[in-house]
Amino acid sequence: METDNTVEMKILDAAGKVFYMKGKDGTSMQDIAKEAGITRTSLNYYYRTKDKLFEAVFRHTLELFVPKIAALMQSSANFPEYVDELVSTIIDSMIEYPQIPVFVLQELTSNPARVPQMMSELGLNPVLTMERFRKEGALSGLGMDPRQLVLSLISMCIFPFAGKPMLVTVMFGGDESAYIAAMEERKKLIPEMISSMIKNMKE
Amino acid sequence: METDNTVEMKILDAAGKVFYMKGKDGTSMQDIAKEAGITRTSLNYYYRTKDKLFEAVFRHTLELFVPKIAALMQSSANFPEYVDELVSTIIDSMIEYPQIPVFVLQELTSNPARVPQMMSELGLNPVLTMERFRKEGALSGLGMDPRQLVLSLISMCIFPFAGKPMLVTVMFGGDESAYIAAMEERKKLIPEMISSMIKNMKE
DNA sequence: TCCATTATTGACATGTTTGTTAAACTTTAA
DNA sequence: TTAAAGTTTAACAAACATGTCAATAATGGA
Repeated sequence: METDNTVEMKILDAAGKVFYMKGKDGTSMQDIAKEAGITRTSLNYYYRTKDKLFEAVFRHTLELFVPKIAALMQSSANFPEYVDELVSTIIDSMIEYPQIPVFVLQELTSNPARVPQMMSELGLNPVLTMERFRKEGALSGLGMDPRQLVLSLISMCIFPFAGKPMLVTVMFGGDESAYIAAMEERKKLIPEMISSMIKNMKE
Repeated sequence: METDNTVEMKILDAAGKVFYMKGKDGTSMQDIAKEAGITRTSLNYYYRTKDKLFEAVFRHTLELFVPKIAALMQSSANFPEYVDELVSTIIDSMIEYPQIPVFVLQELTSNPARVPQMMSELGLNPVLTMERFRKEGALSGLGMDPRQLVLSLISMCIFPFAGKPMLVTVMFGGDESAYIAAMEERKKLIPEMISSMIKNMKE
């Protein structure tokens, strides 16, 4: 395995898929081994316990998008630009890896401390971001706690993916491509909605 | 058990608590029996299988708030009033029963069809609600698909509860009562935000 | 009181999951 | 070529979960 780690990758992919569909506890090592096309004993050779495997998969999942978001903090110049990029990055990530929200929320309940800790390990610091913009005056005179605004932004971006199976059914008549189109549309809409809120709620 | 069903209640409460904390698959019948203070065999007497018990708990959970929301459809007169009541009802329910969102999202992944079906059994029909207001002209001239608005509203109400453990840590410095206060505040804020969006995004 | 229904219990059979071990096989690089 | 490291495998033991059964106990109405 020196130069190439294709087996590890195959395992992480397979485990991610199965964990996502059946949940951590609903998944057996056998399920994962089968999905990866190896024996369970072999799987145990690479990851001695299920817990270690889950931890690796979880970290791997966060790495798919947390660094992208952390990077925005340096790149973007002003508040509207930042919002635009943040929203697009989040939504694109969710469209590409729809398993992320459920994965994170699931782990959040059984292990509340790990998610924030891992995010900070990956370079994300939401409080710092907010501080930066507060100091630049982007939110000055806003008639509400800026956290409420950020919370609303994140909610509008992520919840539609967490609840995807239900939303496709009850709001889009089972038409998945209509759902995806709506999510694409939200990349433009959410920044507009946020900007409306700011305009209308200054003092 | 003729007249009184205190044991069933004790079981439903205990099961709800344990299912919420450890998830459906992470929970054993033994865990639930212990939490309810009865033997596992006795638990099996009331609910022959774990699946049946989970189904009962899930229905019981939805009954805590879906009927309240369904009832609003008849009661409220105009759109702003409806939004006010809807937001307050959702947020109050979530504060009282914080396990609801995770519970529902969890079930949604493993059993996508059941949630919408059960909601409709309990009298909730989101499409009808939207139709009603569209016909009343409350959203006429809105520069976007009304579903995007409704989706944003629901997201802003529910997501902060789904992600509670993380938000308390990263946004409220671990202070749970500050978090709750912020959620109370949102009962007033969200309708204002929605109204801002409508004002600013007409054509 | 006594019978029938309802409730509780311990013991059981069955199947699943987990992590380990020791042996066999493969690769690599000296 | 050979030895060391890396990889795969079948078989094993231990723990746990599930659902059932027959026996026992409690309850409540005739």
